Amino acid sequence: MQEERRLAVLRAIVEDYVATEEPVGSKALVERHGLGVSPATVRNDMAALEDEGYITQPHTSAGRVPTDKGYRLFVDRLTTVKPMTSAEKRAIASLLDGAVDLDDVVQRSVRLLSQLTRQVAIVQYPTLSRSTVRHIELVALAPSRLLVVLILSTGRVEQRLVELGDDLDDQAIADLRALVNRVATGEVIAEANAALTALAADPAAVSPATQAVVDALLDAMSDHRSDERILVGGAANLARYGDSFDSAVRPLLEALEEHVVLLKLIGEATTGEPVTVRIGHEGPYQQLASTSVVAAGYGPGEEAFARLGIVGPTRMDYPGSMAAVRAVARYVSRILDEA
Amino acid sequence: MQEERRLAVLRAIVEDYVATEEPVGSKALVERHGLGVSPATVRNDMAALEDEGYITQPHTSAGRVPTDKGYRLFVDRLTTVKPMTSAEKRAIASLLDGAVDLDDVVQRSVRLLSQLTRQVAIVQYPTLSRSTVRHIELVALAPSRLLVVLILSTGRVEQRLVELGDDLDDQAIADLRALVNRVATGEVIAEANAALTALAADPAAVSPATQAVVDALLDAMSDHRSDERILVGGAANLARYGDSFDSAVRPLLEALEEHVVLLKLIGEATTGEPVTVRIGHEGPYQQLASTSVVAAGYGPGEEAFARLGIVGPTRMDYPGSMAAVRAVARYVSRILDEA
DNA sequence: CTTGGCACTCGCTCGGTGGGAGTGCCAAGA
DNA sequence: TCTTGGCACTCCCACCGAGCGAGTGCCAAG
Repeated sequence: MQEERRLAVLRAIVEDYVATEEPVGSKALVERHGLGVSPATVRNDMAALEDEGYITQPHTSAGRVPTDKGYRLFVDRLTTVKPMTSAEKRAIASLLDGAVDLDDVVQRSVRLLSQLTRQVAIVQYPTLSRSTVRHIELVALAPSRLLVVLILSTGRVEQRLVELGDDLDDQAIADLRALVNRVATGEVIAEANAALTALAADPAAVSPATQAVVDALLDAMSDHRSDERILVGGAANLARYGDSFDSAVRPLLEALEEHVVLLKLIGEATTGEPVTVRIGHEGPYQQLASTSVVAAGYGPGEEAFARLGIVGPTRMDYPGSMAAVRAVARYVSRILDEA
Repeated sequence: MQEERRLAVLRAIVEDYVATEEPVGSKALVERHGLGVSPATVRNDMAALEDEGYITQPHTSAGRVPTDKGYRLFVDRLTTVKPMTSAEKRAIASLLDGAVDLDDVVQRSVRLLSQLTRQVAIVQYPTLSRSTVRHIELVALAPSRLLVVLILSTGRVEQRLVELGDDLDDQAIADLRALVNRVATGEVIAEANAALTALAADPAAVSPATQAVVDALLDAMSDHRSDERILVGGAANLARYGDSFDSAVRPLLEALEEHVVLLKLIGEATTGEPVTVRIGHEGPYQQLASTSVVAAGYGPGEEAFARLGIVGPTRMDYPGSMAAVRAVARYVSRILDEA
């Protein structure tokens, strides 16, 4: 069946091109992969694949290079996510198990991802919006100065310093603590937000101190910075790009500073699949047309609280990257489950 | 006086080379700067400067380029840190004043520095070692699960999750909280550390719960991660390097991941001067021989709790960078003073 | 000590050239 | 109908040599 062989040829082209970074010709193909046919036959297949838009040649009489469409077919139909080796699994587990808090989990995940894939890694902090309030703590630092600590179910901790208009004694602080916890603890952020807003709006209950504390809490909760917080790592891997500096490295380097852009890149709605892949021009950014994104959601339980992934050249090792992203997402989810 | 003119020539060479990124010749020099002498005279001066090792030519019959020694002289004797414009001052103040907590201050500082200097910026988090314990809070998340929150005088907050062997009621938690606060609050980290260690070593006072909490606190305090925590930003500016990719960008990109290396770069002992400059090979890293570092200490009061700075090519705008680093360090210090 | 003149050096650009990898096409064979 | 060997063709790339020009060092005169 020629159709099958054509796909095999495409797969071989992708694999060779990813490995060598050079356009691959018909002769080299049959030598390196045991295709069992002659170069001429492969050339015919290549011509067909080119007609269909899966491969292209940089210039006449050079080897073939996969197009974005070719990579897409490769990812969708020609490859399965290869499972991690048990050694890799152990490495992931041991590194992530050593994390002491949420910040640490995120930091370690970034390092892990970038090392496993040798690409730039991006990990989004769990978003506030779907988490619940676990506890609110008020700490008196001075008679009229309070530290408000907001502890969320994801393990995230936000703090705000509050200057009170007047002094509060310990009892008053305890009452205030009990009040805000009664109202907010256990609620999803949105509801806690609403409840606190209502509380502050009630003229009867509002002392200036309460007002100040509630304001700080609302600020900590609604903080839109939070939804944009991500950690990026592995930029050193960009140094390996070698050629294609202008087309790939430069725009990516610029994008790395724009966290909003990165969020958009990794943060597309998960369509049920565990790992999403966006190849080259499929993304919304013209300048990142020669980069691909492999991302996955993670979070405790069923819901994905946040996303993580890697960004690299379209010419990347998709099976390996997808496996690494999926594995790290799983382990991180498990850790958040336990916490 | 020839000596003075020679220095003026060196200054002009540095300025032109920084601006144009190309070796500068005698003719172009007299044209762009009103030196009032002929190119031939300048050539004589250049020959002398080259003999003394301040400049060099990439190849025979090309213009001159400053050596590290030349930059050093330029920085030490030929330039003064030019003050920021009032517009820049306002920009710094308004950006930093909006910060909500310590993390935010550090993040904004990095962004500010990288934007002002158009270089890679590095800000070290205030080290634990010189700060004091402001308060320790214990939050019961579940009957046998405690969140230990350590609040330091620098505004830094460390948290640890503790699994207790057995359940504690509210009174027991309050007692424990009072105990650890009595021992540690107000102390410098090192002393709090010692006191807590002594506490846990006393067989009489040690319940398993106390042991667990103290362990968590010791972990949070002694955490050597803390001393290494830094934030890096402005990597996009590396894209502007244009040429000298291999010699400058690649090693720097790799170093950016090695936070220990970066710390060592910006973290040399402040020798009394407000801003320290390390040029090219003066640093300990062979591979960063074509990069320079401009750094300064910051912190509340007199002592410098931590350092911040920028890293860029030896061919950089030293006066501007030094001014920006100094200004940001001052503003951050002031903010920490107020907090 | 400065300056104009002058010969010299040498990196850089540009056009030309040969080699070679790779292709497309075709005709013959399965 | 598909596969295969042969063959002419395309065109990138590395190499080469010449000419240009910016810049220099040196020298003799002011």
